[in-house]
Amino acid sequence: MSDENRDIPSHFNPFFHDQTAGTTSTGNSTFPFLHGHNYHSMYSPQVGFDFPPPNYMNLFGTTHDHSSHAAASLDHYSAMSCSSPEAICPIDGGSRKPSGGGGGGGGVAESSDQNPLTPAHSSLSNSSSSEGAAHDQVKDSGKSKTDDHCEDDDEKLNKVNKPKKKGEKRERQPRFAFMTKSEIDNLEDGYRWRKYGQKAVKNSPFPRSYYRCTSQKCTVKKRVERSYEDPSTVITTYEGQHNHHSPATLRGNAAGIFFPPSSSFLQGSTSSLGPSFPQHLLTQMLPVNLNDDHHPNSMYYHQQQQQQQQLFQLPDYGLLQDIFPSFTQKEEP
DNA sequence: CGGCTTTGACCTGCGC
DNA sequence: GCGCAGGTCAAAGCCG
Repeated sequence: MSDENRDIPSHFNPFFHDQTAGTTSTGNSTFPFLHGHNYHSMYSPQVGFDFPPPNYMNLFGTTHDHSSHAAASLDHYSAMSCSSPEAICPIDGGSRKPSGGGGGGGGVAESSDQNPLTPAHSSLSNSSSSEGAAHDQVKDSGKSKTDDHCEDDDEKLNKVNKPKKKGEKRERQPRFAFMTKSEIDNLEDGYRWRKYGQKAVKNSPFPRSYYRCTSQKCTVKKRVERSYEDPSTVITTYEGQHNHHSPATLRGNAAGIFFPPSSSFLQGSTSSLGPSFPQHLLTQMLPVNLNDDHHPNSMYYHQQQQQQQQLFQLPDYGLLQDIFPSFTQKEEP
């Protein structure tokens, strides 16, 4: 299995987990995405969320049963609209290679080598982030294009080719990915998304869709793809933080609880591993024998993965909470 | 008519 | 340098 997994292209393994995180486990998080039994009391089904927790997958599709404390909630969720996060993990989109495999992870360049939190905070705290800049560039590009219809193809090419300076790289914002068992690709999360692209994914019969938050000045993106190993599993990757309330919230919907504006982000808080550190989540997300170097979640394995892909970093759970402020910890009885 | 999706072209970055 | 693959753009079309 491990050998198989090692061959899995990185883009099918959006989750990364490090032993440092995986070895800590106390308390019980109330992360709505993962703990349906908690989320149930927090979120209204009408929001459209459905994130039953009992079974989650690691990044390689292995289902782990946490029915001991959550199985009962499955039935609840089966009546709900869409999917269930099988796992969630922050992905550092910033400082490492783009999703590796053979490809280049696309036109997205790496960010600095800083803590993934740092660029994210700074970039969000002022709208001149590189991501925002990229966004502006896109707008500018589009604008100038419409303004100058009669430009020749060379000009067109220049516009498509972003006018960024040599050596200037676009920053990636922190990313979170989770797997959901769902027939629906695009999960309802309370925000409005505009699809801006779709690509065939190597080694997968399922295309990957690219969405962008429709809110102005909001640079949050998400990628949705279906696992080639388990077609019933949808891999959703969020990139960036919303700088606005969800439309659903404004309508009195509870969806905003899931993705409220990242206030601490905007304030530049580092909010590292504090009391709210959802350590239970760590084990929820990434159980496994970390000493088993044949296991995808093992130390050895991830060392290899990191070497190979340099994509996923230690999950920063302060960041997690920044992105999902409703992400809290509660003590285990 | 505005907002959204579709889709082909193009860009970037990486490995060989 | 070339080819590949991921990511993005933007025109065209669809839909309410």
